[in-house]
Amino acid sequence: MKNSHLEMLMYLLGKCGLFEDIKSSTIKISKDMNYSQQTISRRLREMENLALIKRNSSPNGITIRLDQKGRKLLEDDYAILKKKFENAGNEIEGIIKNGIGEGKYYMSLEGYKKQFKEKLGFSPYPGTLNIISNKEKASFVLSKTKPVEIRGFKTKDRTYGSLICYNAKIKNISGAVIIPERGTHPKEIIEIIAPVYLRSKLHLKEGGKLKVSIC
Amino acid sequence: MKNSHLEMLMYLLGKCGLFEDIKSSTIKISKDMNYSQQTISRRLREMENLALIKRNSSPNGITIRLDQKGRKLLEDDYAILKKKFENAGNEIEGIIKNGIGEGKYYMSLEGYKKQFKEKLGFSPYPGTLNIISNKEKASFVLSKTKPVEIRGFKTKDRTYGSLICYNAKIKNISGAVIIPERGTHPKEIIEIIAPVYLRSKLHLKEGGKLKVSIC
DNA sequence: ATTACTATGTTGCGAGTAT
DNA sequence: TATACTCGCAACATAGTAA
Repeated sequence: MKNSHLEMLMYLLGKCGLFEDIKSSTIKISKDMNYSQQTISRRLREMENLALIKRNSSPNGITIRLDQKGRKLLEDDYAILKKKFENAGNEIEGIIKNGIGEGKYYMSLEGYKKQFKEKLGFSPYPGTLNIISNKEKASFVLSKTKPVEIRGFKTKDRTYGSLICYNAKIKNISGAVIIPERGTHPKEIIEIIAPVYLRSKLHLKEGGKLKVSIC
Repeated sequence: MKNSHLEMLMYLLGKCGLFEDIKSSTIKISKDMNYSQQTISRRLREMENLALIKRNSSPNGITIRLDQKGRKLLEDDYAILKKKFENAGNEIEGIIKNGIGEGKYYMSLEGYKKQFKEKLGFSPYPGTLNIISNKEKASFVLSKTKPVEIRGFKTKDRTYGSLICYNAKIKNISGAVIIPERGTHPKEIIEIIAPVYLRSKLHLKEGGKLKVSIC
């Protein structure tokens, strides 16, 4: 099976199901999949020969359903995807980094403080813990969770933007990841807040690894 | 993207993960996937251009990891597969059929009766309810559950084979699906047993639909 | 309408090879 | 050893058409 047919199986699965048939036509499918009617016709015949699908064609359409091997193939792929996506889990891992978190500054602003207490359920220690993590993995993990929005505000001097927060556990301490809302996507440096001074409470030092569970 | 690349993405996902890199070579991959080294090289370069993967090649190998779009594509497919496979659920639906269930005969044999009580937790009413169902769907649903085996036995006259049972709920009644162990795979007709006479208890009649939950 | 055949055009595979 | 180029040819997709 050189030209994998997986694409077609996925299409069919989406249209019908694991066991039901789909009543369609090679023309309809060709439009959906962006191949010619002839190609769809031929491929379906090939797939029937390979026992990937069951097929019943007539001058007024075609009825298709998955066959044994087609289902097996999809199931195997599902198993791989499931394993990888589920294991990706809800943890962000990173290396502790000293230095200038922007968050530290925010922590002390009255305009945010009240919202922290209200929406996150705690008053943050005035400072942030910063970790350097895989930006893409962090985006992925965070995207699975509903964010808590801390609204921005204005003073006569300047405007303060919104903050996007995610409830998190650091070891056993409930805290949050905060991301200044500019482009929404987290940067490599992730800032963590908590009701206590994490660094001393958890005996953390620069360069050490830390896992944060988003919840 | 005509020639879908999905196959390669699945391969890479299996080898590395959603965010980690894989250190490999086009030759290794070509052996795994049954394409030539040249084809793998070319395809990886194409996929890099399409932002499906990130790639770093050098005279001593190639480092690959998934990129944004590649992950998205896999995630979308995962969503479809998940929906379909999870919804396939644990129910077998069928049409009630009168007539000669082989099971009815077994129910009254002493060699089985004791085991039913022991292993299924009830003494079956001496008779079976038969439904005609989608054989493949039934196989699939049953395959997800651990069967209970009722051992066969011998009398001086003949040998009685094993029975494969699956705990099941019929409406609110706890019963079981039983399958004589010949080829292991269920036939179109599925036999159901329960501690009570289901047909009268549930007011069932031939031709009606019935759902059985495997548990 | 359809499906699916035949003939033609195009893509993409892989052997050889340069780096 | 690698990767990645060129290029001949096989495999594939599509147009036209028959049933």
